[in-house]
Amino acid sequence: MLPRIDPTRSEPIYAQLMKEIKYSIATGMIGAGEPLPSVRQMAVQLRINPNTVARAYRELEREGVVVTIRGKGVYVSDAPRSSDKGRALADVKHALDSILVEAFHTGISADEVREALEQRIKNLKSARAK
Amino acid sequence: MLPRIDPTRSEPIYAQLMKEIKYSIATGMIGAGEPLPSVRQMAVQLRINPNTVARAYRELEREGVVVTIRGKGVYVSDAPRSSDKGRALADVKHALDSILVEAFHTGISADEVREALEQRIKNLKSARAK
Amino acid sequence: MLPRIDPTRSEPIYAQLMKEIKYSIATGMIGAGEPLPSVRQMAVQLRINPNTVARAYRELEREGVVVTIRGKGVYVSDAPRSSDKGRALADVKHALDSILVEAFHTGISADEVREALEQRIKNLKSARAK
Amino acid sequence: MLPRIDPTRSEPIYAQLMKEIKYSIATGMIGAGEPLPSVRQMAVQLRINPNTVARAYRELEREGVVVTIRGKGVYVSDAPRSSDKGRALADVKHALDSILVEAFHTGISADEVREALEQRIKNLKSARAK
DNA sequence: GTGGTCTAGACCACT
DNA sequence: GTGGTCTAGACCACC
Repeated sequence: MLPRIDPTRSEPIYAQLMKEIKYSIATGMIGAGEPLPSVRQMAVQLRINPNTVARAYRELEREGVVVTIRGKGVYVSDAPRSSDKGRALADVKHALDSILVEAFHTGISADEVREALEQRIKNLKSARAK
Repeated sequence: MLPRIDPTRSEPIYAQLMKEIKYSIATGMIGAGEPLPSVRQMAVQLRINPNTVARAYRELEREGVVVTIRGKGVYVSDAPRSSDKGRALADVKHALDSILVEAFHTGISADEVREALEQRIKNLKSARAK
Repeated sequence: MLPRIDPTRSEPIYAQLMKEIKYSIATGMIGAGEPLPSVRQMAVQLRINPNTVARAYRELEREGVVVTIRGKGVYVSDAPRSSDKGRALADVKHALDSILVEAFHTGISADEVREALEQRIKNLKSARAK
Repeated sequence: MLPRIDPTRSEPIYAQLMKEIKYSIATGMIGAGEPLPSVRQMAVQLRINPNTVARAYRELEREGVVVTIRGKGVYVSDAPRSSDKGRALADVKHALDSILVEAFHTGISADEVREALEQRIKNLKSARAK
C-alpha cells in the first residue's frame, strides 16, 4: 500500500491519508482484518511525521473503519461501519449539490456529470475486481 | 436573496457565501447582469463581518462569476465563466470519487448515489423553472 | 473557570481537562452559548501545551459538547448533545458494575455505594444551585 | 471460568482480565481458597500472551486478592483484602462523579442512574445466589 | 485575535 | 516491536 500524499494541497495531510486508506479498503486492496502498515513505517514511506499518521489512524478508528489492538497494530475493521445511513445519504446529496452548482458555472452539463459518475463507478469496481 | 450561513461549520464563511451566491445564479434566482446586494447590506443581513463578504465577492470576481463596476456595485457576469473546462471536469471526477468512497464506507450503493444525483439535478432544474 | 489538572496521574491530561470542562457545564459554572477560554489562554493558566488544550477542545466538539466558530473561539453548545441514549445507559451500567466489583473487594457494602451516590448527586445539584 | 477479553478495547488486556477475575470472585463463581487456572492454561484459553496473564495475576496478588504458592499455583485469598477503605471509598466517589457528569451530558437523569445502580446490585447478588 | 496543522523529538504503557 | 501522549515551536487560514 503506497498512498499518494501531496503536502502542497490545502487539504490536511492526515485527511488525504484517510481518504487514500478508505480508497484502498473500498477497492479491496486491503481486506477486512488485515493490518495497516505501522505508524512509523507509514511515516517513513510517506516522508511525513509519525504524529500525522497517528492522527489519521485515530480518526479512522473513530469512524469505525479500523480497529487498533494495543501493542500489536491497526487493522481494517471486519464489522461494517456503524453509522447513521440517513445522515450519510444527506451528506452525499449535499456534496452532489456542490458539484452540480460548480458544474453549471464551468459549463459542464448534467449529462456530463452523469457520464463522469458512471465512469468513476466503473473505475472503482474494476479496481476491486483485480 | 437570503443565503444561509452557519459559522460553526468548518467550511470558511466566505466560501459558504460563495456557494450560496453561485447556487442563486445557477437556479436563476439572480439573473445575468443583475446586481448583488452591497457588501454592507449583505454583511448586516447575515450578521457577519463586511471583510468576509468582500472576500467572497473578490473570489467570485476572480472566478469570473461576477464583475465589479467601480462606484456602482457588483453584478452577475454576462459572459460565461472563462475557465479550463478540462480541469473543471477533472475536479468533478475527483469529487465524485470522494463521494463514492465515502458511500462505500457507509453502506450506500452505487445505485443509491445515481438516484441521489438524478434527484438533485431535478431539484436544481425545477428551481430554475420557477 | 480554573480546572485542576494533575500531570502525574495516569489519565491523559487532555482527558482530565475534558472532564473538568464537562463538570463546569454540568454545574452551570459555564452556561450554554458562553465562550471557553481561548486555547492559548487556557494553556498558559494550566501550564500545559496549547496542543494539549486543542486536543481536549477538539474531542469535546466531536462529542457535541462545544462548537468552535472559526476565528472567534470555542463556545458551549446550546443544543443538547445528540447521542445514543441507549448506548450511554449501557456505558453507565458497565461503569457501575466496575464500581460494585471494586467495592466488594475493598469491603464496601452496597448500602455504602448507594449512600455515596446520593451524596454525589446532592453535591452536583448544590453546585448547580449557586 | 471463561473471562471475556476484547483486545480492541482501550483498556489493557491485563486489566480486563483482573476485572473478570474479581467479578468471578465477587459473584462466588470462584470461592476463597480455590485455585485459579494456571498461567499457561489461561493464556491458551484466551488466546493471549502468557506474560499478560502473569501480569494480571501479579497485580491481583499485589492487591491481596490472590496469593501465589510457589510450585503449586495461584489461589483466591482467604483473608479479606487489606486495603485503605477510606481511600477506596474516595475512589468510588470519584468514579460516581465521572458517571454523573457523563450522564448529564447524555441526557440521563439522576433517577435513571439510581435505578441502574439498583439493577446492577440486584444482578450481582442474584449471580452470587446461584 | 482565533483555532488548525505539522514537525521534531522525547517518554511511556502494552504485548 | 506497537500505538499514545506530551512538549516546543513554527506556519497558516480565518475573522
